[in-house]
Amino acid sequence: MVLGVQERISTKMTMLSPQLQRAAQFVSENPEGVATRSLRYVAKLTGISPPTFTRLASALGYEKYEGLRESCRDQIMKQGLIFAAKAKALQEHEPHEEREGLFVVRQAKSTISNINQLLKSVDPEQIEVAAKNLASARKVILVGMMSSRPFIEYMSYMASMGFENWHVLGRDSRSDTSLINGIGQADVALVISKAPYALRAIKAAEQIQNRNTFVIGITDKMSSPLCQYCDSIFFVSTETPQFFTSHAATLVLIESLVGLVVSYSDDSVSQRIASVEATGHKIGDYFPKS
Amino acid sequence: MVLGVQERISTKMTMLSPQLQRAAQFVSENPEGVATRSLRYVAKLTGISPPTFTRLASALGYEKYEGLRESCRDQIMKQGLIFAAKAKALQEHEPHEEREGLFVVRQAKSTISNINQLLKSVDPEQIEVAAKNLASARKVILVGMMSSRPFIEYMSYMASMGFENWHVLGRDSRSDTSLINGIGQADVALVISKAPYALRAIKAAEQIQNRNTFVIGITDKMSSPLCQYCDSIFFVSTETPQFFTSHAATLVLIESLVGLVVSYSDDSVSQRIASVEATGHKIGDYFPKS
DNA sequence: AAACAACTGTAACAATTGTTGCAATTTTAT
DNA sequence: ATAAAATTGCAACAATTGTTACAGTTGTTT
Repeated sequence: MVLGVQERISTKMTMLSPQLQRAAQFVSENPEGVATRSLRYVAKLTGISPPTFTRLASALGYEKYEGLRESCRDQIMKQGLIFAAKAKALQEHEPHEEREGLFVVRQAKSTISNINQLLKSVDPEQIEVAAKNLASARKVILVGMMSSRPFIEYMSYMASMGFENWHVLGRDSRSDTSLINGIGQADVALVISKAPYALRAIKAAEQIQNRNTFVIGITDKMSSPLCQYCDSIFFVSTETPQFFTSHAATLVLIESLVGLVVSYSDDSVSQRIASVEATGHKIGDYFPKS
Repeated sequence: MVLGVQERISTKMTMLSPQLQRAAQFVSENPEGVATRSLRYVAKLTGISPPTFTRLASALGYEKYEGLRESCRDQIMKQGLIFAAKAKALQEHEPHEEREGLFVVRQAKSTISNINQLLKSVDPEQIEVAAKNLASARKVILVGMMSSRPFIEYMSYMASMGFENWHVLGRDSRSDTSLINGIGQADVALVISKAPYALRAIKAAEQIQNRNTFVIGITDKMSSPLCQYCDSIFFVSTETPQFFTSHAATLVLIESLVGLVVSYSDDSVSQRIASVEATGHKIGDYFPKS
């Protein structure tokens, strides 16, 4: 078995010379620094001479300094994998052997992995910022065509329970022009587009951004044409074992966003949501409670 | 404000040359590699020439390649911190600590658990039977109101690429009556309804079943009023830590069903799907390929 | 068809890297 | 107290790094 940096340092720390100990301590506390910057850089940073680090490497049993650095790389990579392992554990919660090759199971598995990828890549702060923007916007314009359309509609439906300033683009062309003409800096747009990218969605994003409106994008690849017109962009993977792509990860992102927006709004919103449902009951939209 | 690597890449990706795009994609997918290894190393690894990476750096607005690398360092440092928080949030899988952890993570967690529950509770044979029914039906009627509506539309969109006999109920009341009047034993209906149950969806299910049409239902609880009018019913959980319910598990079921239906159909369907996209390109629905 | 611009890899480059010999210094043993 | 051993930094080194000029190639425009 190959030893990690931390193990090597901790076992040999006491037999090291004073200066080597200082260096070792730094390495143990800043493995990312060692992995990412040059020897001379950390030498200057710590005030320890460059050769000391070379000597530390050999004192810890590495052939060259590069070996120590490789160990540091491993360590920071492993840190990242802790999460992946947790996610895997959740995934293999336990569908039985017999179900292994089933269609639904495969679909579910890829969906879960898509969601995990979303978790890995997404910056929580970015989501919060986006949600705050949506919450404080004068108007919110939702854009999505083709396969993305239903998810825009879903978002609109959820939002309609709490807000009245969320609009969907593309319901009819007459209101669209007035909608786009009426927007400005105070507004925010949210655009969803996945490959193959609907031209109208991309064009709409372009026009909206040209009016200095903040554009939030949700897409599937870096190479997406949507990227260039967005002030804030989220990537969700859509891989599936089958012919169609999956929008499940998108759904998670959307539900999180709307949930956050509601939480950033004042209590009147929650009350409004409650009253919307009550109204629905009165006019007979909903089935009487049992 | 200083832009991160991902932002820079996503905004400029489309204006980059093919080779620069390849390099950009690698950087965006392996920021740790860029941060920890040398330029020549990643060049050899990717098979892209060293100067391309230097050029990528300046194309992204960095003065030198080191600037790009610095950005990558920042990203993995930040992600590392985020990761730690995410891992922590996932570890606390106790319900009474619901308030802790990031919003997205909680949402994702409950979504994954909903999907797992779907896997546990669902009968694979039942799905197959349902899919076979849908595949062999003369007409398929899709029913869903309120929050379920977008998912019916999504299903309709997916199906429209391969079939022409799938219809959505409730687009306008005139065609609805003729649609319901025209159905019979050879047809199949699929109804989605979650609490609070839309009266119109339930009534529609009732009417359809009265005409001896096979009804497939997707709902959230055993006590759902939809159950009594269905010949085949699926249960999906919609629990979330937040105010709204989640439809992610429903989406997995839907995507599986449609996928299965396509797989049960003959090859002409796949060809049709391909040709639908080709047509879309010709009439300019989609963004030209890069 | 010719001229043009844009793209990309090769090769030479200057700068920077990690390493090592050596001398100054400190510590330890006698 | 003195010699031996160990520690440490300086400076020169070879290797490797990132960069750039140049040339071959491509695709576009006129």
